[in-house]
Amino acid sequence: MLEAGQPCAASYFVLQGCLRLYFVTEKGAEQITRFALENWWLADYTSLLSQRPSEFYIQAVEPTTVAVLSYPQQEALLAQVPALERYFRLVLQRAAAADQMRWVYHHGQSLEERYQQFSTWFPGFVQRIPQYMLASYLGCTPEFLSKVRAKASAG
Amino acid sequence: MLEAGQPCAASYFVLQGCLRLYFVTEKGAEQITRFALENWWLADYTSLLSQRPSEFYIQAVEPTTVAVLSYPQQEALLAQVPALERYFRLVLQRAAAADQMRWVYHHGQSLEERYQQFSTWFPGFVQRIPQYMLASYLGCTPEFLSKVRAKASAG
DNA sequence: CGTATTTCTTAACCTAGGTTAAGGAGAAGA
DNA sequence: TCTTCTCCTTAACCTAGGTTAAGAAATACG
Repeated sequence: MLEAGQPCAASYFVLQGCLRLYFVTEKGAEQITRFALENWWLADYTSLLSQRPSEFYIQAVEPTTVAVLSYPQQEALLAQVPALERYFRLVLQRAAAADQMRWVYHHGQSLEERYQQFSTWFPGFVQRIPQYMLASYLGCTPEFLSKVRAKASAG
Repeated sequence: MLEAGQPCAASYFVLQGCLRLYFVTEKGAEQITRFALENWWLADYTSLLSQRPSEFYIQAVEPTTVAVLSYPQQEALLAQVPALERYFRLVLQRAAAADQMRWVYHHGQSLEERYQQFSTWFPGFVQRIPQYMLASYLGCTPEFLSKVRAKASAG
């Protein structure tokens, strides 16, 4: 859907399924920065705005239906229907809020706490994705997540 | 300007000076999530939108002049001048882009690399703030930053 | 100026999480 | 049913960065 090295062509709106946005570190590890579930928008805004090569990959985690809105299409749409500016502003405002809280959870808690919280808040989602993706999203290796889970279910 | 525990009353636009947005971890450490320099907006969007108590603090790092736009004022302004929806959308789009890249730099590089990059890109800013704030922003202790700097200037 | 307070550095020791490696377990296909 | 892949787990050992503590250097202040 998007490969690092190419410019990000569009914003994606998930109708059904799940996308992941990730990048690859110098050491070759995949770092998932965000998932997009139903009714969320996903894009690499840096690349979308500049049309320079992206650092990110976007891939489906499961069979997924998306609406694709290219940046020129978006501009044209907004020129025709200025009322949508408000809609996109509100979408971005909510995304900004979510990003700020993500930073708090990620940098304010240990991995164990992050895992506990995430699996309490999104029990269904934890079932829905492979564990190595959850590890990548939470910011650890699959091995370490496995240890945390073993500890959590023991006591 | 904003204290954790109170709702975030407004967005702040920095006319001159520098603000910092930070939160306090369970262990009592301050974590700076963002600085706002001249011409940047700063707010806790989670709290601004919900009017629930904030997790964040906003403080001036140096003598600073800001424009204050409360959320009701913003709504009123946008109702009067709908063309400004576009302006705020673009501001948020740029902020989203910056946040995504921040995640890449923060989680894709070691602390040493992060420090090198930051001081190459923003040499003036590194002079402008105390080092314990830079450490907090880069995500380490002042002690460790000190070690990295010693190493960097040696070889 | 000199004193006080805040910031920065150094160094010894410690811990959360990473790495490597090997084996187990479920699904998918022949 | 046997094989093959992909995923998950366990365990031994390792490292980036944290903690504690103490002094050095700035900076502010009387």
